[in-house]
Amino acid sequence: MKQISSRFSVAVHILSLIAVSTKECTGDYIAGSVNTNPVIIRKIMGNLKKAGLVDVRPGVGGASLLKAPDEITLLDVYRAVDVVDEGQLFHVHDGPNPDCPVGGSIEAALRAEFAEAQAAMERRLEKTTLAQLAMQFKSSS
Amino acid sequence: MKQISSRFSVAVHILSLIAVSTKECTGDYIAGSVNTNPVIIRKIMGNLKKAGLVDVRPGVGGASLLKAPDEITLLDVYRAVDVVDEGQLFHVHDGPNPDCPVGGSIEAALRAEFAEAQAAMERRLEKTTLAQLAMQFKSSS
DNA sequence: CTCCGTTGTAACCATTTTAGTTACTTCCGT
DNA sequence: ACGGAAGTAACTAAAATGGTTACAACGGAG
Repeated sequence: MKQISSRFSVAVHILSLIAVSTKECTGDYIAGSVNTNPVIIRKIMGNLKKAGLVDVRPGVGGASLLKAPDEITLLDVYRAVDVVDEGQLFHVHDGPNPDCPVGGSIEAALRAEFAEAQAAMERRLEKTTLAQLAMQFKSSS
Repeated sequence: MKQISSRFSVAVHILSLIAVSTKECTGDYIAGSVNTNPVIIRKIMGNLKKAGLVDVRPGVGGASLLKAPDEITLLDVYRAVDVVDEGQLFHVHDGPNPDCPVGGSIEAALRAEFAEAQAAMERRLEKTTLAQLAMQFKSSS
């Protein structure tokens, strides 16, 4: 039973670290906190950069946020790391028999339902900002 | 980028077929409508049976519903086929560095957020019944 | 201007999961 | 008892993930 890639949670970790930490946030430093390989971090940083969430340049160490922590939602991160395609969280079996009353029309009906369920989840992600998460880290450190 | 198993959509297909069809619903007949292997159908039927949604016995052909179509929600099916573990839709990376302000507390915070997002999706699935879907098939056939 | 640390990528591997398939056993009504 | 149907184990092929090594490209400090 498969799960949504941990790229998402790692990305949130990265952004939180940049938001909270006073040190220089190099890929290797972040990798140490996340406990993974630096290349994994670089790949995800690439996603975050492409989405305009962070500034990171080759050669120079230390990433920084491009938006205020209270303007970055979990949905922004989720979209940035591209862990779930638009409307494709659920896999609808394809090629049902069109000669069958059910087979002919179930696909469209299911896609509509599933898209709504997925949208409900994404709306919930949109409600939480990086700032809200970061608050919890600071107070407990 | 991985999706939720098509077992879910196939299961909905199966139940819809049983609800709508007047014929005997044998595994092979269903497999023809879904366009897959009969064994796949049998496995999923096993899940549905375990969940108390359908009656199917070895030896005798033809499955039947154990609950009214308007009392079976998509959430019931989703749980029956066990495509997503309880609160585990998202994969939270494990083993973050506890000596880091973020690493120490991000795991719990993320799990809470993700559990809520997942719950939002599941609540949406709960709102649609098999009867609502079946209506669409009948009218278009 | 030349190092050296850092980022950007490509290539590759091990593991896990899924869907599908074959084969065989168990069950039941005719 | 026979035949059709469900139950199940075992295996395969394909895809995705996380991880790893290796190397090129970049930029600031000396």
